[in-house]
Amino acid sequence: MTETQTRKKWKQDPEAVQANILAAAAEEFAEHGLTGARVDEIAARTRTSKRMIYYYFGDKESLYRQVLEEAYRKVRSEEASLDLTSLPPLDALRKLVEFTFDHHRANESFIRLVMIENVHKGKHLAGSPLIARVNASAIERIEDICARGQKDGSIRSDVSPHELHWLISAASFFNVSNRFSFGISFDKTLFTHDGQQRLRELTCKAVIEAARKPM
Amino acid sequence: MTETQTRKKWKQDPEAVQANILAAAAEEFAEHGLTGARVDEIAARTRTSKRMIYYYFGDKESLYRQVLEEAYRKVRSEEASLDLTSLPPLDALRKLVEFTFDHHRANESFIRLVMIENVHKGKHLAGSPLIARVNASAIERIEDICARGQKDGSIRSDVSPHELHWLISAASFFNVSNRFSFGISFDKTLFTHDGQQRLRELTCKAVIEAARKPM
DNA sequence: GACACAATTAACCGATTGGTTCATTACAAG
DNA sequence: CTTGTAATGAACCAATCGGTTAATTGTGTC
Repeated sequence: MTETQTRKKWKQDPEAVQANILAAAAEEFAEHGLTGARVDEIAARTRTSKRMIYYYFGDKESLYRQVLEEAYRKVRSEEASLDLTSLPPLDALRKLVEFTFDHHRANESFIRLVMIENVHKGKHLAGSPLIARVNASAIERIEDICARGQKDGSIRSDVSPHELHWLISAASFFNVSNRFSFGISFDKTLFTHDGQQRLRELTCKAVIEAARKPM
Repeated sequence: MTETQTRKKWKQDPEAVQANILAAAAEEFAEHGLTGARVDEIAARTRTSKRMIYYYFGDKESLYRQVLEEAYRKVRSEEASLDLTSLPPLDALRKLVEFTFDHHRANESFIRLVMIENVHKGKHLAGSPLIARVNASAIERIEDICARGQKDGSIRSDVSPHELHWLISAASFFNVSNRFSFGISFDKTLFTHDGQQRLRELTCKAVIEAARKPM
């Protein structure tokens, strides 16, 4: 009899309870921020009680920390499914930009958690050993593209993978994070389906042109 | 005797008190967000009392609204001092990008207020008639560059001023807003003096290449 | 100087909220 | 069946916090 099967027979299932709390907390924190989130509300979203939150997570801030880590872990592991090694460098780069742009749009609550954490100046991310590790793969992916492109002459030799990643992230992140203020202040049509297609294409071209070696 | 001189002699000076409250509130809201900000703390930063805050501004949320409006008003009016009309279109565009990049870096607390407002999904910006008006000049500036560039053939005819503005804003905003999480997750050196110079130049090139008409 | 009203102060309050106490139940081991 | 321990529920609490009450002072007007 496997561990899992054993667990299934238990009425008590601590791991499921913790996962349930984490999911409920992620929703509440993403929606209202660290200070705006209410522990009672998190408890209400849960199949268990407020007491259990403190039993397993200690206090609100520790819970928030774990929610953040879990969000990063989940998002980066989704990204890892993208395989670009078989494509020519510039095609791989385009595919990476398109993927990143779409992926950010599809994960608004992750974006919101990162926004919130930046309002807190990264205080809760700072001490986490998990974060650097989990983000490393994103850099490796673009480093690989750059290395291959510099080898075959399609990408400029002075381009930096970190800078390129910064540009891709900036466009993809801002597109989601600031769409409210930007839409209100300037142009709502940029956030319709058509507008988003155009911004996606604009981002692709801007990134590719920044990387491409002129002939 | 001028109005101002008259006021100087008064012991009571309602306008100064309101401005003082607004300034204190801006600091506190930018630092801690809408829910994180404490009215008592705003009062403490003030030369007056908590009662006065409610006397002049009604409640916390109305105060926040006015702080936001005031921040937009101030930042956009600073930007208005930039005159680009005498430069060739692509030179004007470069100068605009450089200015925007630097200006965002120099106004972190405005960036923070906008981040916070986006966490709140733009709810407090939405109803404000001032916002659209005050932001119009930013678009007009880049529309002028595009129009001139399309006329003299230096800028592509299918480029959209709104999209270009989006790209400039994305890079310049993200550079400040996400520097904590990005620095921790990826590369702190991008946020040193040298790193920022490189990102500024990268942004310039990316924007200009997106706009330039190929020869 | 009396009056009307705007500006200001100090003390207060009820609701919310993060966190706790304590008693009870579920479970594996001997 | 007993016993030690992990998991859980219900009620509770002290502190915080947005907002208020009520009484006081300053200022221009007649």
